[in-house]
Amino acid sequence: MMDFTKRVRGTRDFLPPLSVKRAEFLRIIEDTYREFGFIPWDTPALEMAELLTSKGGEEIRDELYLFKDKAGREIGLRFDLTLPTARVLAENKTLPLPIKRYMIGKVWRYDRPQAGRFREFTQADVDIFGTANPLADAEVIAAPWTALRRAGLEGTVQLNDRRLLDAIADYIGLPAERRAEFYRAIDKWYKIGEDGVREELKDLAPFLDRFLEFNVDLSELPERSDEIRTAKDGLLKLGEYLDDFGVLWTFNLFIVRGLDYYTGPIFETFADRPTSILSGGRYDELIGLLGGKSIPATGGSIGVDRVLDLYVDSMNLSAKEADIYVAIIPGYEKKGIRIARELRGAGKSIFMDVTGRKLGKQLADAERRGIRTVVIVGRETENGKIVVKDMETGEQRTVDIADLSRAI
RNA sequence: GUCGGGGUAGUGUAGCCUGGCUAGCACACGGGACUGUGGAUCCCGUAGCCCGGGUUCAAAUCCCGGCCCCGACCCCA
Repeated sequence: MMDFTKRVRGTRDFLPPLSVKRAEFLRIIEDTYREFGFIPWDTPALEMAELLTSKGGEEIRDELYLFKDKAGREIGLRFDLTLPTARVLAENKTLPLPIKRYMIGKVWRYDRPQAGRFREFTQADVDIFGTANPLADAEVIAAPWTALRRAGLEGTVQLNDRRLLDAIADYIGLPAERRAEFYRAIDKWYKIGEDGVREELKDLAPFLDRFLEFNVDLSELPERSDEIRTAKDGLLKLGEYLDDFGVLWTFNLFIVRGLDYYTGPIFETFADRPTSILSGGRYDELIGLLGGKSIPATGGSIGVDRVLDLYVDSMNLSAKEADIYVAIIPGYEKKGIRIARELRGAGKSIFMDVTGRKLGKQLADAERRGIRTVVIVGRETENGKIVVKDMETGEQRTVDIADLSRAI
């Protein structure tokens, strides 16, 4: 007998109570994005390999899911939501700008799975296209950050800027072809410490000493070149906006980020662990590189599954499966359907028992599902009454059916 | 790609080193005590040694191979 129970490595099944909390988290994110005025977009999970392996994805080429379809075309699963969106913008050259769009969807990376890392995971992006104003950068940070806070997580945004890094690299004389290597090493600063970074840098270590001159508060950052001053001013402005959005942030010279399409401010967000849960940055050149007109762009993204994997127990997420449990005494099914229908009409989510089991079992079921309010459909309904029970206090009362939706 | 640690009911585990009772326990699940009242208690029940080969009178246990899972590195959300 074949074993058909295997899952693809690095993917997850979401079952209650996690599935309920996950849906709740996604709802909070989506509601928040909508409140910020972002519009939902959706693009295919499948993209041409050509796109996925293009400029935007070079750093990530090794972790792609790529395959040939029946016609021999090279197809791949998207590894983020930014590149497909950039493709849409490059393709549709007359979309009215600016665009604020959000997209929540699964992405795939051929990684080796480990703690907080999966091969299939969900990202919740916001992006703004069509302006280079730091106000846009502030908003694509503030929207997801606010969503996280509503879900009970208050992290600190670590801010840096690619232009600043490059300007500093220019100033300290770091050869252009060694920059990626240098950035990759300093990115580990908080993980392996200064000594670890030095070791990693090897012959580039001397550059670190000059680089560390800039490891100070943002306002104190020495303005050794025009480029450094420009980048610093931009970050200061962004920081002021973030303050006004109520976002907690700090300058962190060691934030780099892996994707190579970033061109301006970049950020990562950490709660109480050194694992990033919200990140993004500005990528003004990507759409042009894909053949569109040049459109400035900036975005941020929540790593939904990573957040849940690491923090679900400390988050403020309900696990209740519905608002109301409709328990039905055998013989009163038709009445139960009517009651459930009426309550749904009043905006409640209803779990109605469909098993015909005895009342004790139904109440235990309601309890297990985390549903606090139970209406019991039985003989009282023949006199236009119904029993409403509060599972937490154990209290129950009999009300007129006509008043039911007000009574609960 | 490199390196560790593991696979025993749905979940978590005992047993393995030192081979041998009917593979034990807890939680979960189903039923009952209690056919219109949950959480407590008690009773009953469903359900398991990753796969293949070897050694042996005898393998969950020892040996070999495979598969899978978890984690660390690399890289990254």
